[in-house]
Amino acid sequence: MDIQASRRVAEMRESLSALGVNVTRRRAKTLEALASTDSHPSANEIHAEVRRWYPSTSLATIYNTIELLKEAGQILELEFSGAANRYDGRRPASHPHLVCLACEAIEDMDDDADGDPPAGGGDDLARLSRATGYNLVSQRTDYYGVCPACQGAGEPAAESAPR
Amino acid sequence: MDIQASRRVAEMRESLSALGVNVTRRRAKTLEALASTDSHPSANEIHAEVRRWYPSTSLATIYNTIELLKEAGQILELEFSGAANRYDGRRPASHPHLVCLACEAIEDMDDDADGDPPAGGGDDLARLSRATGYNLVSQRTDYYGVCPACQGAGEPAAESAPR
DNA sequence: GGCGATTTTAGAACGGTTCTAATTCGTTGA
DNA sequence: TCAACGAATTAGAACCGTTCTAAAATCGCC
Repeated sequence: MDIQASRRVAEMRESLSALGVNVTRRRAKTLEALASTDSHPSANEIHAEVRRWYPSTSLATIYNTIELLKEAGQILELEFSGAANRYDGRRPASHPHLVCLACEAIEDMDDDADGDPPAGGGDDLARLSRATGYNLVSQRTDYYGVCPACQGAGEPAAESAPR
Repeated sequence: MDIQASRRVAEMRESLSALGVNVTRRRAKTLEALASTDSHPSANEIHAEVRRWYPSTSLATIYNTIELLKEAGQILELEFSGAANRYDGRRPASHPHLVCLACEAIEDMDDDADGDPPAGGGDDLARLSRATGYNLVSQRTDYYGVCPACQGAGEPAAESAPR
């Protein structure tokens, strides 16, 4: 676990403690799994990782911890209807993502790639709240396409199935 | 059905015919239901509407028609994990939406409300494809918050349950 | 070490979507 | 009018990710 990841784990730990919940060993491993990757894992993938250390861990525990992290504002949940939800534990504030339609990879869009997309912080939300009458609290932007690896290969580059 | 709606129905009809499928009466009603509202109905709601005319209609038929419309590029599907998907048959090109977290209402965001959000057409996608290496084909932007009606009431304004 | 509260587990339940096999419908050609 | 064929439709099962539930295990504190 690199230094960035440890820092995130510490932040998440503190936020959970502030919520009054214990950071048990399973929960700690869940935080680690989330902070140690930028692959935006699904609940199942996190489960598999935590199971490597605590094989009896139930999937319900993973969802439980994810729920707590959501309450603490320490995780970003990317919902999909046809596929499992994906989680970003590194950057809990909303930010644009690139989604590969072939291999289901999800990556953060570099800030330097976008020009006009709403990369701005809460200012936009405040201004749009005024303009729309909604009391806006969050935002989501995704770009869908085929990732470089999958363009090369005839079909999906990763092991997972297309959506 | 107003003139705008009839025009959309005609467009969808043509697109489906171009695909080589028959526009049966049930399908025609489905197109009408989609073109006649800006409430972004769910499959269930469309089903209820079509049933008013053809009571034996199965939900599978609705999904079938939606699938065909997707192939024809004549419908925008807004996926949600915890709730039913919602459909926009009026503006099949991707555009930003306002989602009420209390009553689940979804409305199109007026173009004049946004300043910098990616309301631009395919130009953005082309430019971002170049910048990211992805072959981008579509995009989604949602804003989440509480709609004006729900702000007034203590709780949800509409009849549906919160997510 | 014991006790009450919290956490965890396994599996059932849930809901939206998709699949399947059988039936119905529509059209075409005798 | 009818037969026959392909397309469309139906009802319900299957599916899958997520949530719920009740019981068991574990934790922190005295």
